[in-house]
Amino acid sequence: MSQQVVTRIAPSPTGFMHIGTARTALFNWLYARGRGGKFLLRIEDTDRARSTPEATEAILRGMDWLGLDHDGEVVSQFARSERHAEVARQLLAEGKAYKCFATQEDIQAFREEARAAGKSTHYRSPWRDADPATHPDAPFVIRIKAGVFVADIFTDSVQGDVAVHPHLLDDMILLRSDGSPTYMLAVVVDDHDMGITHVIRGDDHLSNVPRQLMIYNAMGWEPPVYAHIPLIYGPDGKKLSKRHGATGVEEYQQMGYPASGMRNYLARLGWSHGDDEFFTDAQAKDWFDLPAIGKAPARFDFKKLDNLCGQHIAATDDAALLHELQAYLAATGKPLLPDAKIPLFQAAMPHLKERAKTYGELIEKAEFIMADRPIQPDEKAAKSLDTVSRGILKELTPHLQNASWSRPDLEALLNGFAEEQGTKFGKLAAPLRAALAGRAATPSVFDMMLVLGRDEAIARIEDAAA
RNA sequence: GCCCCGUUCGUCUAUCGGUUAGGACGCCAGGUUUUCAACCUGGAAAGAGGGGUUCGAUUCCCCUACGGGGUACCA
Repeated sequence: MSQQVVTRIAPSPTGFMHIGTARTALFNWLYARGRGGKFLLRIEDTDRARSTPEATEAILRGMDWLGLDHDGEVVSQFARSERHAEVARQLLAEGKAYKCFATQEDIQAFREEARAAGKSTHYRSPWRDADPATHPDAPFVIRIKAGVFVADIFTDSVQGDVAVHPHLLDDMILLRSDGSPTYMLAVVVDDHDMGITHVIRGDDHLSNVPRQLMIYNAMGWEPPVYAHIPLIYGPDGKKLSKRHGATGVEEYQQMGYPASGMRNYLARLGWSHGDDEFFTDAQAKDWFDLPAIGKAPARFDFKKLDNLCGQHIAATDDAALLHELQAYLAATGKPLLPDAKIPLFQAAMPHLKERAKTYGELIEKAEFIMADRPIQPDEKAAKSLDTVSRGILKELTPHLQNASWSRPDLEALLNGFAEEQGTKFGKLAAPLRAALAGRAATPSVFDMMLVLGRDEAIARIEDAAA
């Protein structure tokens, strides 16, 4: 019998939402959504010192932007600490765990001695088999009795069979002396209670599996299917960090990447489906599977992200794209497109979207639409032009000052000068652009004509030239 | 130190013992071009190193190197 798939993403709310977290969330989302399963969200906020509500908000915003919708309420791990303690007490009552009164100093001393003797530094508590009658009235932690987990191997859907050395498993702490649960206990109890069937997470957790299986076994619970995915690295092969550029999901949103392109790129990073590079969400959900995830860490490549995002923008329906663009402007606090400019934008959209990789580029490419008339030539840029170009610019300037200057007029002028100078129209466009722009964006002469419609404009140019 | 995991073009990857080792991004060259871009054609570019197993290894096994993770009253 096959039960319904239930996956989850369980981020710690410390700081921003990391792009790696986003990818892990995406994998879990794809797996569940492609199988009619559920995708849950749990905030691992047990570290009270580092957890902040702002960070939780950032995670929620990130998930929302990426379009990764989760089922049910957001679960707070901290809020469930009483349940975690309950499990620890149950294990204690069943003799599968015990109270340990060793102090930090005792443990420290034990470790140093063991290290000096070249033996395992895993603490072996003298309280494991102590008679409860000898228990002092002092703070204690609850440790699990290792040895419950005896298999020497476990299977991971990505990593394959992973070897385990049972003798390495120590009597790890379940409940701290202040009564709070440790991470190991909390994840297992939460995943079990939430009905998680597949744990897809970063491979930094791979060696935690045997420890967690100890708890599953001790409780007699069915463990989930594990899938440990390799982390994302920076271009230099080191763990992705600030110096590589953007590591936060919101930074990508700010940069204007479309969520669809991000999903495509992130999914393709470390996972493959034959030679398919560009795909839709529907295809990804349909194709995604655990065994097709690579075992080696993948490096983040902005060039490929750009390319994929460009393809997604080009493939987006005009009206939808305009909507996405406005949403981007709103989300990033930039001014929305004025109503008066929208018809122009719509007219130019089919051409604009063919070459923009981000929403920002969409705006840049449409500088001609956004610019208020009259357009002022850029003095500084003009100075760098050659004599011929400067002459052309001088002649053109009066026309540019005219708020009603038209594309055909400009074309006619350019063509005229081109003939006089014995050069080509194309050669004139570049200096003109430089002079007019003087900014990062390079308004295109052709883009200008897009407002009129390409055919219409060309027809007029031909008329003017004749 | 001990344990676990990983290693195909610069990058993401395909290959599931026999291929001219394929694709994509990027790069280079050429073409087209009434700007930039886009587009078209072509090109350079890979199995970490060493041992085995096998008629035959990128593929299976071992060792080394390199990278990552774990070894907490962090998550």
